[in-house]
Amino acid sequence: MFQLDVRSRKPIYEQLVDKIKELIINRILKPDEQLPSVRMLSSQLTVNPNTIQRAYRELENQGYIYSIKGKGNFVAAIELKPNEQKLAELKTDLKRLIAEAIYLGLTKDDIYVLFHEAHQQTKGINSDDTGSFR
Amino acid sequence: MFQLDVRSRKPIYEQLVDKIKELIINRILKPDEQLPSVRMLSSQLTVNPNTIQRAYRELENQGYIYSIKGKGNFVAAIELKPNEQKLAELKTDLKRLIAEAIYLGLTKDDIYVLFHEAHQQTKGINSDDTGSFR
Amino acid sequence: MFQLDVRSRKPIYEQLVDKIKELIINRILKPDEQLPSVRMLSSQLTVNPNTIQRAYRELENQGYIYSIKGKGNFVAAIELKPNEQKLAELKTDLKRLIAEAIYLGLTKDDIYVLFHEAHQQTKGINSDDTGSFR
Amino acid sequence: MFQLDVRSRKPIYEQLVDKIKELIINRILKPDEQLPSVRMLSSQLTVNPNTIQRAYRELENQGYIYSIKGKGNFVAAIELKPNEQKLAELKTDLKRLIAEAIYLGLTKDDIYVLFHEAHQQTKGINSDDTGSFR
DNA sequence: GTGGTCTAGACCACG
DNA sequence: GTGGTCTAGACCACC
Repeated sequence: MFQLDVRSRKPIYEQLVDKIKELIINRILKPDEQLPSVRMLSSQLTVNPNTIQRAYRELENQGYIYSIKGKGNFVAAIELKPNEQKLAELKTDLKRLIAEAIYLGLTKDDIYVLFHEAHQQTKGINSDDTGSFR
Repeated sequence: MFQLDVRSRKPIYEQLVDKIKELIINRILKPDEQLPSVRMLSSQLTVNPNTIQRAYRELENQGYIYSIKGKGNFVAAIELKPNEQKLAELKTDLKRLIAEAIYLGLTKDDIYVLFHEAHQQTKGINSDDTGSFR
Repeated sequence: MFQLDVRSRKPIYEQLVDKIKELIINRILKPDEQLPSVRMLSSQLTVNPNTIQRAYRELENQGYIYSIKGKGNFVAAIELKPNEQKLAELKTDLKRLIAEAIYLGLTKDDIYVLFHEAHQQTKGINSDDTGSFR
Repeated sequence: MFQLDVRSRKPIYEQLVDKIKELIINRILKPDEQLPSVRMLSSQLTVNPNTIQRAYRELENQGYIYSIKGKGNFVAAIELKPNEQKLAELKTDLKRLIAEAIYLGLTKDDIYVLFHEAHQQTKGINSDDTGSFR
């Protein structure tokens, strides 16, 4: 299911968070769908259950999944009122990254392509946004 | 010169790397300009000299500065042929971040603004890109 | 009758306990009134009968309901001499919560409103307290 | 320093969070003051370092402390713009608790005393709130 | 020295 | 069987 790099500087639980977040954002995991149980993922990835648990907990804190004791972990529905604070943080990060990329040769066409691809991936969540980019 | 946030979860040396990188990208520090010495920065920022040293070493590894023993650290000239591999990596990161931001409500106008702002900052390094974004 | 949130981190049986307790406190369920049977509630809420049973047992332990074998569960009469110990515990909790809320910006007007609303809900059980709060 | 109840239903790390939060709210621990190190608290309380770590992490997530790798954990300054969402949640909890307390005999004088005491503890954070309660 | 991550394995609470 | 908590002890990153 996933590919983890245990030698990476990035903690395993963070890698997990990112991978699962991606699956949720790209609608591969759908709202209210059940995630693999802590123990199952643990044995599949040969990673300690605690590490999986921690990743799930982080995802819950960030609002991407919810967990029911004795039942399992499930994908959360999208919030209709998106978190403004989080979005603002993301924008700051994006700007920094874009500036660095421009320095390395990124063009406006590149960013157009990236946005378009990302938008396709998310399967048009924001319907008012399906128009042409330009 | 800089403003460091000791409370941030991001290591101080990484903050330094990012800040200096930004100054270089935005042409505030120009090619072959000398950077402040480790000791000076260390006392100015009340930061351990080791931490400064580490930041400079990291910047050197990434190709943003070069150091001359006994003289100091200097801003590297822009590579006209930017590292394609790095740009590719950046694009991957960007795409991931953009997808997440769209999930949280980012619109095409938002990304337009971000690109525009970032482009202004870099002071039109890439002349083929000074036209209007739209 | 109730609205349960299966996604909540609070166990379902506890949610049930709180809801029913609220109905009793607010006199919607009157003393000696019969509660819905375990089976009925179970099928209505599509919740495991064990869970309902557990909630009722908990309510009985706390003195809010009593059960008669073969007949059902019933709302207990109000104790005119309320449990002083419980009240003392509640006060401790309240004080802690109020302090935290003040730290986050709670004003005396806020607490006035809260008390007033809570008082309205209880429909003036304690007659010496029906006057204006201020 | 603290007294923990290992037999309690409430997790140890949560007990720790509550205790430390209380010390911060009541200004016994002052902003930027260093908390005992994970290892020290761990041995003092004969609790596993991981459990302490988890409590500190939770406090950081809630904004009560901040941690610097290699340095320690420190009390965070109060946010000038308090978290409205958190306050709203607290109010809901408060209302429920107050209603229950009224049911058990709480009077408006009682709540007055509680608010007053809590306000004293917090050492008058909100200066516009030092007037008489009534 | 400090915090941060991870494993191995245990026990409890919940449904 | 599920998630949640905890211990024992290890290793790494940072300053």
